Amino acid sequence: MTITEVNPNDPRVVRTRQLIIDAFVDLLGKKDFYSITVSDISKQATINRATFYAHFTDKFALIDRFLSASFIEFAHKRVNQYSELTEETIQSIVITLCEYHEISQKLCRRNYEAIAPHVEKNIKVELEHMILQIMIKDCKDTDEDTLRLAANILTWSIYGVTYRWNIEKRSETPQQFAEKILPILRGGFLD
Amino acid sequence: MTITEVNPNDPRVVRTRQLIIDAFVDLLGKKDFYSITVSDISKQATINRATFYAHFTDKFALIDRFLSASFIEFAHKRVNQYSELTEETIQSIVITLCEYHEISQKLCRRNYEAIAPHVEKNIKVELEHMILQIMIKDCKDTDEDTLRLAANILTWSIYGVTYRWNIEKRSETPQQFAEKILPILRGGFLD
DNA sequence: CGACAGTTGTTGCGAATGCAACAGATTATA
DNA sequence: TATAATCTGTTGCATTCGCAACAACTGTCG
Repeated sequence: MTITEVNPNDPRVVRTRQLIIDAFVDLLGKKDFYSITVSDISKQATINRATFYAHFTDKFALIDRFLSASFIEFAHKRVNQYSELTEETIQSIVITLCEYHEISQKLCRRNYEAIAPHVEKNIKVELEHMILQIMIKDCKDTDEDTLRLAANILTWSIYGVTYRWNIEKRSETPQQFAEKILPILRGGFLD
Repeated sequence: MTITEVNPNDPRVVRTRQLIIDAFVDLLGKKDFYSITVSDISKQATINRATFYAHFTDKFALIDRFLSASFIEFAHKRVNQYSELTEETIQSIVITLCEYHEISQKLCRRNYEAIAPHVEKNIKVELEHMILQIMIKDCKDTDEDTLRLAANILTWSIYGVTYRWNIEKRSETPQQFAEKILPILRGGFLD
C-alpha cells in the first residue's frame, strides 16, 4: 500500500493513468487477467514499474477502477439524472447492467467470474447512487432513509439478477429479460 | 535555441518525442503546416509547450527530423548496405526517392514545396552516405576523395530530377521514370 | 530438500516534465 | 493606424517519473 499521493489533475498523471489503462485493456485481449503481471502492464504502457505502484496499489485496484469507471460512463449514457422512476427507467437500468456484464466478461475473457467480486462493490455503490438520486427527485414526500432503503434493495436485486443472467445461459436478450423480470420488481418497488 | 540536453535513451524522452511526432502527423492531416502552432502540437501531444522546446528548436526542426527519419527508414527498406552499384540499385534509389517525394507531399498536403527545402539538406546527406558506402565497398581501387565527389554528384542529380518529377506532372510511374533517366545517368557514373 | 528464476512492493536520488510568468514578435480586428 | 489578441522562446521552481537496488514471497526443476 504505497500510492505516494499524486495530484490527479497533473497532466502527467492523467497521461500516465491513461497509458496504464490502455496497456491493460490491450493485454486483457491477449491474456488471462491472472497471468498479466505488473511488469507486463508497465512495459506495454512504456512506464516504469515503480510508477505503476504510485498510481495503483496492485493490479486488482487497477481492474477495479477500470471496470467501475467503464460502468459509470456506460450507465450515464443510458440513464441520466433527469430520468423519472418509471418502468421504462427501471428497464433501462436492467438492460444497461446486462450489457455491462456482457461487455466486461468479453473484455476479461473467461476470468470475469473471478474478477467481478472485486468490482461488484463499486458498481453497486454507483448504481445505488444513481437510483437514489432519481428517487429523491421523484418522491419528494417520502423521507430519505426510506428511500435509501428502497434504493439499496432495488440495486441489489437488479445487480444480482443480471449477474445471474450473464453467467448462466443468457437465453434471452437483455430487452426480453428486462420485460420478464419487471413484473416481479414492480410488485414492491413501484407505487 | 534552447534544447536543454536530454538523454535520448531515457524512456520518458522516447515517449515524449513519439507523442510529439504522432500529434504532428495527425495535425498535418488536418491543417497546413504553416497554420499548425507549437501550442497545437503540444496540446494534441498532451505535453507542455515548454517541453516541446526541450526537444525541438521549433516546428521546422520537427518536420525536418520527422521527414529525414521517414526517409531513412523508407530507403533502408529498399536499398540495403550490401547492394552493389549496379543499374538495378540506381533504379531502386530513383524509385525510392520518387515515392518518398510522393508520400511526403501527400502527408504535407499542398505545403510540400515550402517544406522540402528545410528537409532537403538532411535527405541529401543521408542519400550521399548510402551511395558512398556502396561505392567504397564496390570500387576498392579508387581513392575515397574521388568516390566522395562521384557520390555527391550522383546524389544531387537524383534528388533534383526526382524532385522535379514530383512537382511537375508525374505523367510516368516511378518505375517508368527511373528507366527513362537511367541512360542519362549511366553516361558518366557507371563504368 | 536446496538452488534457481521470476514477481512483488518499497525506497532514495537524479532526470524529465509541468507551470506560470515574461518580453518580444506576429497577426487579427476595428 | 492603433490596439487587442495570439504566438514564440525562455526561465526558475515544483512535481512526477525512471532507475537501481532491496527483501520477501512463489513456483519450478533436479
